[in-house]
Amino acid sequence: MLIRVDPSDPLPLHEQLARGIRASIIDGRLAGGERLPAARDLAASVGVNMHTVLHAYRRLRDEGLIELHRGRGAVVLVRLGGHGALAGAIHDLVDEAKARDIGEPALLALISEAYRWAPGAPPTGVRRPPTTR
Amino acid sequence: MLIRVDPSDPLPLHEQLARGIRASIIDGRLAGGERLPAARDLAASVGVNMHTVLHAYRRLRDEGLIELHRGRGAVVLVRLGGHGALAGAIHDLVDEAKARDIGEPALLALISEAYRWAPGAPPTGVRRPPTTR
DNA sequence: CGAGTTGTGCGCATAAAGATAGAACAATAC
DNA sequence: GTATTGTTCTATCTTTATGCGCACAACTCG
Repeated sequence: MLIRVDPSDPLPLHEQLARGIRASIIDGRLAGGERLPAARDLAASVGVNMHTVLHAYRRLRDEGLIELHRGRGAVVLVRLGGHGALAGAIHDLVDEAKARDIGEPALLALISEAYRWAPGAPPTGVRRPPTTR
Repeated sequence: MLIRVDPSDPLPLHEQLARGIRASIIDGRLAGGERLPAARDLAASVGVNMHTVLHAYRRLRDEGLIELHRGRGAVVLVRLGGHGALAGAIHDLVDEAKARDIGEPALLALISEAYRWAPGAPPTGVRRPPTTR
């Protein structure tokens, strides 16, 4: 868990934290079942407030990447065939977008648009398994 | 150009405008080369400030969807084989994500992450053709 | 050219978000 | 039981975002 944050970065601290952890989870540096450091600890080691870390944790929970429990801490979810299966498709799409010189904000906007049109599961908001709260 | 905005919507007005126009461009209701209404006009017809409309226009320009020039107005870019070709891939990805019960914020986060890793064109920021400024 | 059009820049007021702090609390693990 | 750890609540402060009004500069077109 080597994470650094840059207060001068326009990106919010909690988002920087979330990114770092998210990246570690996706590429496997953090295995499923593994436990993240306690919010207080990570906060102290990184030099931010505990609430800021918890903000990031909560975000990752809402994204379905980790589990969060009182007294138990934050644990990386296993998600068999979950994000892993999507990774390929995402990678291809990003390559395609870059080849066409489409910037990140544009791509995100297009996808966000597509998400709103397409029929399917969550019409709005985020899905939180009842066991998580 | 039938666009409505809802001030009670938590989404910023300029974002609501950008979405409406973006959607029209992507699905072809607004053809390449077509000109958008002058910011003042659209602002008046929708009931917001001119700057709010221009904010949306500027965003769409940064996304590479339109061109913006003083005295000339906002014109939809043609982008042959541009976004159109991506549409399929995006649609598939969104379907896949919804099937796996992955919410929009989570999907966007994953893609944003992938964008940062992958090698390719714009490392950061946005691409603006010199002719546009 | 000259008048009309249209986006741009500057400044300002208010709202929202970000970050921190402290305290008390409720599950959980040992 | 005790220590741990996320949760909830209140509060304060700073920064950023949002939206607006006015004057300006570049462009178009007759």
